[in-house]
Amino acid sequence: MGAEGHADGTVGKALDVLDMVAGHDRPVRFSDLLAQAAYPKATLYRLLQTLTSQGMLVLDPDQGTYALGVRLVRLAHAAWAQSSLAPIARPYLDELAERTGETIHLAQMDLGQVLYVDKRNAARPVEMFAQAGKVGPAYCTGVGKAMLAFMQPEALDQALARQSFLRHTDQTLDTPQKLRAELQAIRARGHAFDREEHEQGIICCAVPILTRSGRVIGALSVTSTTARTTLEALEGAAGQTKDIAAKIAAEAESWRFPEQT
Amino acid sequence: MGAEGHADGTVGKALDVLDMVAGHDRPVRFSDLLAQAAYPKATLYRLLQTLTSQGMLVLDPDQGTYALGVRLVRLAHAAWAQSSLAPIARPYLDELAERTGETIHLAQMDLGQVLYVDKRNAARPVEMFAQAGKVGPAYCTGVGKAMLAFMQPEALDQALARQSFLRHTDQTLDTPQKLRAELQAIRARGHAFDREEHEQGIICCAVPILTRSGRVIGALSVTSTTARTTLEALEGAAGQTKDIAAKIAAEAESWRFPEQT
DNA sequence: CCGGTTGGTTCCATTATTTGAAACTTAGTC
DNA sequence: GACTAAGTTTCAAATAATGGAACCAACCGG
Repeated sequence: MGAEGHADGTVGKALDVLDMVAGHDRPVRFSDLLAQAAYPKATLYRLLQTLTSQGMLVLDPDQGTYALGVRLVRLAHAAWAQSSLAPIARPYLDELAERTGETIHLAQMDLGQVLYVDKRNAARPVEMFAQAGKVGPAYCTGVGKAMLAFMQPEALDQALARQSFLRHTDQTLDTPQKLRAELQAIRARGHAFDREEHEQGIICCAVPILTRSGRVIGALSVTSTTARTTLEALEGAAGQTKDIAAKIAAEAESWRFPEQT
Repeated sequence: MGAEGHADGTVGKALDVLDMVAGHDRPVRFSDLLAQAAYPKATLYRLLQTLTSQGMLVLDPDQGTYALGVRLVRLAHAAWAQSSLAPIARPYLDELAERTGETIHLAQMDLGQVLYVDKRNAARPVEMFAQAGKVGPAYCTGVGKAMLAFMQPEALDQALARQSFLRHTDQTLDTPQKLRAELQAIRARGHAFDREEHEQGIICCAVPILTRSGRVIGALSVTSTTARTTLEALEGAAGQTKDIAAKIAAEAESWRFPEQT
């Protein structure tokens, strides 16, 4: 992992460091970060100091390790409630999960990556934050392609530039060209398929969540396995998935309005 | 709210802006932020731009409003799992809730404020993220005082400087002097009480969660109402609460170790 | 007890970034 | 069509970030 890169300005670098700390799943020592980071010792040191004094990181003085700070948890609460579609979409996901009996994913685009913000698993009820927060590639997942297909040209270019195009399975679309062709088909069709492009045996049918003005704000997918069903069967649910997506979009838009100053 | 202030460097300012956006619970327009912020137009503008291009904020181009970005949600996921005591403490909270039959809070200190990271309510099982993320004052809550009492002098000074000392009820300790005296008693006793200092009728008994080296990493409280029980009765649970706190601390410490580079 | 490492912190002159008043664009309004 | 509000851009001055190198403190192995 690592290899961030796109850091404009000091803020960008600081956030980059933040991501780096977040990347490890345990508290990290200064030297670990130094080894991984592209910044010189003193710079990294001051960055860490700033972030720590800001409460974004916590320095464990006993061991000299850095971990993500509680301020992030607080921000997260707000982010969850405000930015993500999850709170709005929750009841609709429940509905869709019940109607299809399959696994449902709600995702949003995060700088070229797919961020799963909520999930329903036919069987066990969600454990919200454990499931959400996962990130995945855009170019080889149903939700990712559904979102890419409806992005603005410049945003799409940016996003494509961030794809690795690693070949996960035989079906993976492993070049921008193949992907662009597929995206066109998706735009025409209105929904995307995952033909075991990410994981062998896993298929899905995904639809974008679009505002009235046509902006993508997320995607919804119905996922299953080749053992259980077929793409054609999943496509049968595309209609109702689109309906649900439309409802979520509508609510998301009305939610953003009121603003009585 | 608002009135942040302590912003060293550009990064501090950027994070300040982030908090500002998080403070509103709906997407905010540029001008709203401008009115609230201490920064000149152009500066705020560029800060917002940076944060947006970094994915920490999202600009809704239809309406020109800013909202917290998904990158934050991703970071939050990591922060939750890594920094907060919540995942470690979960089973212990369950245990304590069951044994006491009262409401349990798990909190951590966030720059002088108390951040509730998890909660058990005898009746309904937790809805994790909805409950957590709430912040409260430190000077007039059980968990707050329990943590303050065991902080290092300098950290304590910093934290006290951030308290408002607003008088919420007749019992509220409304000066640093009164609070310092109380903190000494808490240190001696090993646990803190909330004698209806924050909300009328709400009482609690709280204990700090300390590392072996004596650093505070959080606090645990058993909360109830004057209608249901008394402080004395709650104090009866102090022993087992301390045991639980010790277990959480131990696990938190061992968790932070391994680090085979 | 000492010279050598490793891991972390601080200095400080140089450099690059941020700053913010003011000018400029839009897009509404009357 | 002038007037206003909201957002965006410019540019020289000011400030903050930079990073090489020096420094400090533990911790070795001898």
